[in-house]
Amino acid sequence: MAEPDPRLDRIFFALSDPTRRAIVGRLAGRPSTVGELAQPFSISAPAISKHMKILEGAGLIRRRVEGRRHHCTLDPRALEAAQDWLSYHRDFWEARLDELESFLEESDKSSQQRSETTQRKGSKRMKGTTP
Amino acid sequence: MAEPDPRLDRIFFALSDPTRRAIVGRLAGRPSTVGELAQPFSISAPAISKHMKILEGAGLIRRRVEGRRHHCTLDPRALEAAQDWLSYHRDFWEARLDELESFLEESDKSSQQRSETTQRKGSKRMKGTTP
DNA sequence: CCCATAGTTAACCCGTTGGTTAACTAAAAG
DNA sequence: CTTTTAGTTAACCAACGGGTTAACTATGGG
Repeated sequence: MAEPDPRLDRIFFALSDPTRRAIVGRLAGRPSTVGELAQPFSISAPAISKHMKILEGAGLIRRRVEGRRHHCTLDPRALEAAQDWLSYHRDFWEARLDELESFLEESDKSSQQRSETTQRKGSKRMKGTTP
Repeated sequence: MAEPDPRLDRIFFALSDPTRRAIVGRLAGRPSTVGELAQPFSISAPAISKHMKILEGAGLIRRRVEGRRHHCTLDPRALEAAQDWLSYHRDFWEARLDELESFLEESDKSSQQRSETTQRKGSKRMKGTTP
């Protein structure tokens, strides 16, 4: 239940780039060719080609070559895999929202204690041996 | 509804590394110090420190410095942000699962067509002018 | 005061990313 | 056959990621 899973590496990495997320976004609307997908971006065709390969390698998109056009579609199963990981870990933690609260309270307390401690240390030093 | 959002860049990127996902996994159980989190990994302390900074920069963890210990806790809101993005795009697409089916059918059809086309071209060439 | 502990910062190495331009393959159209 | 059009591959570059070791800060305990 916590195996490294390199597939998630690729999925999350693919989604960490804004251009690639935008491509997925356009693809969520309707299947498109690589050229159509590239149109709104002001980067070169080879750059798009690389992005597509990363998305494909992550299993996020599927490609159907038809003549000289490459038709692409989203494969929601990869998104689902990422979602499952997130759900698992978030749900796990949300069941302990009280702990986050107390954690934040402790943060306040400790910063108060910190200044008190500094004070105490200060007074000790005041009396202390000054070599 | 499709702004670049650099925060998602950092969240997804942070989650693209197996060590960092494992750290989040341990943190989903209970808050821990950096040292406790580092214990199961066979990498150096500075390496862990960098991972923590990336997770913190992505807003995935919060840190409370108490004496010389750094207590860390998960901030589920960052996970939620990632989940929201995924949900939005997946739901959008799942409403069109039929399109994925037809896409895959087309894949089969086009591979058949491809061989037919190749055949036709072949026969044309057979009759054609051979310089 | 001295030493161990918890953690970060600095400097460095090497592999990878994201972008470029140039050259290439392959299909469509003239 | 010639030229567009769609897209990829190759070679290159600056920047960055993940790891290291060495040095540093700062708290805690004898």
